[in-house]
Amino acid sequence: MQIATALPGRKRQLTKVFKALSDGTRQEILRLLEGSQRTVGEIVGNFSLSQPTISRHLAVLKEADLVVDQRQGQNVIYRLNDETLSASMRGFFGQFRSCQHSLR
Amino acid sequence: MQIATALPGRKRQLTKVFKALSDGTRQEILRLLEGSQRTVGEIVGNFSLSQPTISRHLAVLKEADLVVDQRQGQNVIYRLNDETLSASMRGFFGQFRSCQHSLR
DNA sequence: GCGACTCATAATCGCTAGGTCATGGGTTCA
DNA sequence: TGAACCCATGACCTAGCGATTATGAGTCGC
Repeated sequence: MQIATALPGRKRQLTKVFKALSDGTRQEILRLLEGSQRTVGEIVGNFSLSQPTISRHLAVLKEADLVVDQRQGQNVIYRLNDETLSASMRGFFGQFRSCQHSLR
Repeated sequence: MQIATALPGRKRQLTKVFKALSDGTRQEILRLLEGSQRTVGEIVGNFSLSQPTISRHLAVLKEADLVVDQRQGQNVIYRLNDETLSASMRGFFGQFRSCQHSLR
């Protein structure tokens, strides 16, 4: 049932999310995906970074559960995981009174 | 007045905030300070880390403008900077439709 | 099956981050 | 003034991060 590790697990997940968000390139990728889902190639085209570098960044975002990937033929399509985004926001910032005012 | 660098500055500031939040110890420190302001010594007492290490973490949080310090006699008191916390939350997560529902 | 295309992974490198101990600077009090 | 206290900073070490090039693994069309 995973009760004992439930809370620490939540914390670790939050830390993973913030680590993922702590890089400017990954923030940009999320913004890009907010527009619409995109293939890896399309994402690479928006940066002056190599394809493997972007691939690593995508792996970090995926590990944090911030994005979801889906193979479609030759391509791999990435899209936002809306659930994790809003859950992380509420989960962390909801702990602070000053933020609760801005949350519903 | 810092207008020209306002937007890139905002992004850099957000990245600094998330870098600060990407460490479990610093997250804990913020939670502690949400309870109430505390001296460095009191904060150190809540962790099994050396005083210099905590001092460094506090410096990172201060550099991100997430906390404010104030000398009081021998002690230095740290407290949350509520403004930065909520502004960062709104500034970043407000970019995503899935989060706008949770924001007011 | 073979080449071409798309993406992920391995190996490597330089830099940053987080930890330590030792020390310095500011403040209080006798 | 000087001892004691509180905190920050310097010097150092190790581990992890972000970047690269080179290569491997799926998938499609011929």
